[in-house]
Amino acid sequence: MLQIYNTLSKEKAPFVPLEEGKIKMYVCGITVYDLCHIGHARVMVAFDVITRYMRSQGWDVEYVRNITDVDDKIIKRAAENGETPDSLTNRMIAAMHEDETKLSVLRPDQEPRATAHIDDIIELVATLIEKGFAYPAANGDVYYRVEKFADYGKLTNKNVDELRSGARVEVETAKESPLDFVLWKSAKEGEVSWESPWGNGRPGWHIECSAMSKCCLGATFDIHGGGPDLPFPHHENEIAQSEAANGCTYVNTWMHAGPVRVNSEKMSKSLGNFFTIRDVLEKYNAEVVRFFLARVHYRTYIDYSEDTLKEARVMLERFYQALRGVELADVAPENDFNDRFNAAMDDDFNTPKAISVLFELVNELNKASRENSEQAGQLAYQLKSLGDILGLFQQDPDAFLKGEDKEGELSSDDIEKLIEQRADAKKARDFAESDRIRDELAAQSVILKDSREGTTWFREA
RNA sequence: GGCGCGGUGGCAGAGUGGUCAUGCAGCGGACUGCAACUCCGUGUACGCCGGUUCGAUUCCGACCCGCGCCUCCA
Repeated sequence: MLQIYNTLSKEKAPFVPLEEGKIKMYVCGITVYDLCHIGHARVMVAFDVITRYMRSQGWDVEYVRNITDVDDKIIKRAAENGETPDSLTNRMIAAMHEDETKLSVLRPDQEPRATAHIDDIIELVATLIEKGFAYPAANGDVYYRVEKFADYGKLTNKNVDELRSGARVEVETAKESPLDFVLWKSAKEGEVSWESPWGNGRPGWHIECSAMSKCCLGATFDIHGGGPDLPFPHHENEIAQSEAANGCTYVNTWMHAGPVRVNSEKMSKSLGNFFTIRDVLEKYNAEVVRFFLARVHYRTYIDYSEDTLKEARVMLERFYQALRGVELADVAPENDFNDRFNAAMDDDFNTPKAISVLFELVNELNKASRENSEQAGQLAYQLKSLGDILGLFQQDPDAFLKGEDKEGELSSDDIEKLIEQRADAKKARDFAESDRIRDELAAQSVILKDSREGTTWFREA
């Protein structure tokens, strides 16, 4: 039985969907004012693995991940670039999709854009005003009346009194209380805006998710996910908005991915240790990056460094070495690997444990390969099938291990030629020459492996 | 200050009230012309101090240390 850790209850609990066999999941997506970074990648991969696993168990998953395409940062960046917000966001969305594809992240079933749901947002704001949970202020903004919502703070254990006393003194005086947050922002001269009962403006960040999730999944749904810094205030505010407006539970299970650190420090622009997915993919194979993200439990922090990426590469090599040269069967053998893999995943998507089961499978596979057992093909098939649930091991092993030819490095053709020369030297028992060639290749990170069938090679991390 | 998370062998990283995580690295062996790949073997690990227990790394309490959120941020 699948157990999931719920940020709301702070404990793992058996997962029971609202509707049998069907899972409705909403994950907070990206504000598309810039390229996605490695922290975004973590959330994408985490919920991709979660979705893949649930589907593999026969659940019908409706996965919605929004795109925030109106916001202060977008307006500012577009102005700096001398382009329209639309032009900026469309470019960034395209870039995001490219990054995801490289990381083998499956596209969500729906990717609602905030700007396509302005009517839903206005309707929701109107409902909140009607019910007394929101008010239009003198400056043209509409605010949420936080102290009116009795459950405010239940997700992150915040206490309204403490929040109030800890609140910064704001210059903004249109609010009734410093805790109130904006639902609708009146437009400044020349900004993108939409007409509303409260004048021209645009939606606040939090209300977008309440409106889009309701539109795509209904007033109550099973899982709401997001990054590590979203519980407060974003998700707390979503709960306040949706539960006040709809009069029912918003979300049953809240899931939050852990943070990415860089060399043990928080990743941030001010520290200058910010990596976009593109930066990372220039240095590392995309599947290595995915493996790096999947090999740690989704809720714990993960450290991005040369060492941790290199280690991911070495681990992944072991899988592909095992798969290399084995002819896949079309059926898995009788063993308990599937059950153990699923048991690990059922325990709050414990991918590190699931991967450890896969390493045990690799050991069996390697033994079977050595013995030329027909089990090898079946084990390889099983490994690839289970790997698919994690979005791993689907490349051609030979292609993965050889890597791509890069400028300034030996090409595959050069390598094959040197291997032929070495074979001739070996035939002539000129081991000095054959070792010289092997050393020459090793100096370029090309490692040779001799076997009865001939010599294969791979590029070392 | 409030809320939350964590401290596991050289490193990464799961987990458990009493036999094994797993991977990398190391060491010994097999294979090999020598290697690599692979296989076999190999590690007195669980922050500190108390308590509960026949027995605690695992439960409870205190303490020390680290981290995240409390402001836009995945």
